[in-house]
Amino acid sequence: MQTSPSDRDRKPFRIYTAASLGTAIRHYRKQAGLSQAELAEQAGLHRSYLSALEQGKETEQMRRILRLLRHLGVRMTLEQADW
Amino acid sequence: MQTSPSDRDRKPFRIYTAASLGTAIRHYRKQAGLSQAELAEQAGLHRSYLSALEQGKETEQMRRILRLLRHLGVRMTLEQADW
DNA sequence: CCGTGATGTCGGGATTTCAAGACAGGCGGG
DNA sequence: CCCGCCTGTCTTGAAATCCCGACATCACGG
Repeated sequence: MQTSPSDRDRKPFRIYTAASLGTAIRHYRKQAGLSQAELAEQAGLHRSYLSALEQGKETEQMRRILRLLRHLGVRMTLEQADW
Repeated sequence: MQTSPSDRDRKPFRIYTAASLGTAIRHYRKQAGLSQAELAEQAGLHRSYLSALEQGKETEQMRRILRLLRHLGVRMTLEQADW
């Protein structure tokens, strides 16, 4: 079976750094056709924070958790929930 | 092909709350045969923090990011990296 | 050329978070 | 009955974080 066109949008993102998380978030936001302002308001956070997130801003906590998972040999992935 | 015994340890965890993250982390830590103290030291964080994490402690940032993903219809999963 | 929307970026300050270190309880073995 | 180990929990203080509200830039259309 070949990859169907709609499958392209379902490719999972592997998250191992803050940068990859930002890339994924931006991807999904655009796919949803939302601006940063819209999504930020819907999710109840400030637009400047979302902007920084998408650019891969690394916060301490994120670093800590990713480090933890790395030490445990665990992989984190994001993918579109299909329903 | 049937599920082999070793596959049981590879069942992915679906993360949608801080609680499920804690459960997953604890699972993987035990699987690695580490105590909280050992893992905390390896990963460079305090044991009391790891303890709280495993119990599902919700920090603001975690809440924010999980909320964001929920609004985007994105699912987060953790699974053992096989290599 | 002007207006509009989207995004990057900055500073200030209130809030949150985490490390540190201590204490207590549980559990199992010797 | 003691130990040693593991884990949960608390307090404190220092540090990181994020909201807020600007301002700047860029692209686009009218």
